Amino acid sequence: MNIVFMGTPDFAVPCLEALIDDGHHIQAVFSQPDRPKGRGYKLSPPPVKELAQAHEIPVYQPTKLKDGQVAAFLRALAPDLAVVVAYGRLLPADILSAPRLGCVNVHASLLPRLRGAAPIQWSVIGGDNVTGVTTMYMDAGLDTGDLILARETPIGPDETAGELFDRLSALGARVLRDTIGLIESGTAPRMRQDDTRATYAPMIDKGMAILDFNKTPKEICCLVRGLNPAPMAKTTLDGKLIKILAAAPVPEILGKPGAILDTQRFIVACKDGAVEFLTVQPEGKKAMSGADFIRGKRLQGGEMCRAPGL
RNA sequence: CGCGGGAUGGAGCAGUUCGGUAGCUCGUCGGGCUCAUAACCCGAAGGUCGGGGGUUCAAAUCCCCCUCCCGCAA
Repeated sequence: MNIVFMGTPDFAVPCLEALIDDGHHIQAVFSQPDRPKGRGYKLSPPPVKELAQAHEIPVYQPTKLKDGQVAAFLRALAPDLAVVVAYGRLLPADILSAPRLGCVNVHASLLPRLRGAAPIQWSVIGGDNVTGVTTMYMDAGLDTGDLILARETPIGPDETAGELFDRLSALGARVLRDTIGLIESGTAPRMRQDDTRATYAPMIDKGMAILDFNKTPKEICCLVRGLNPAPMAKTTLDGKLIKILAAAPVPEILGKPGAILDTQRFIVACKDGAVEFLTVQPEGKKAMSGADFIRGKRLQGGEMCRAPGL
């Protein structure tokens, strides 16, 4: 088929690879514009763009989608289908209607649950046991299109959002491949979403990464897993920022929320128990074990972890 | 030149302001205690203080240059 692919980050890369491997003609790839990243402000291309360029596929990175130019360009290309995976923008109706067979989207949740930008992180933060990947025909809403295929996968008890991200990315490519097979044969199902069961997974903002020790051990540990590897759950000790890479619940130990309860291990009291920070990264340092961190701190007793500014 | 932190025995840190025998909490090894132990007691090994140059009687510490690591911001 003649396909236009729209996607930006790593998550979308296996999907594009699958389409290329299957011999589809990728007429064009759309990605978000290059953005400055990292120390030193280096401009870096999105992963999907790099893959496309490696295959000598033309790449477009428009800033505006609503002025009709992109839609006109697509109508001129006359693709059979557009595949959209984590492109990062809502598409206006004139673009959605440009491909002959419409626009297919790959979404990293079991829709209608977890519509929105960060379904993987929210599935882990929420303590879900299962998630999955869904394909749909896009409409003008946010992940509200008619469903085509879905596939489930369990979430491991210690699985981080990053690990789940990798698995769902690979699973997404397989579901996309199956979906396109059904579309090509004209047998793709089309099921309306049950909006009454919808939940939302908005973008992760920095504020929610600050740990609140008035939450339970389980809630805190799920947040730590769900925000790993980015942006990472954070707290501060003695005014210094600490990223928490891994944590485990310690339900039997009690104390004032935020208080450090041990001198050999990094155990912090919270609501209804405590959490042990297994792996941490202080600002300016590499990641280290919580025990190493606490040892180096030479605590006097009574130190508290708290939100920045308190 | 976006802002900032860091490099000290195997790990995490102190010591640098006001140069003068390199220290702490662990780990490792040996011994002891114990029914036993990741617990406790005693002892030991292990560091050209990131690299180069300079000042000095003397530099982890002061001056100059370099390399590497990381946090913020985007």
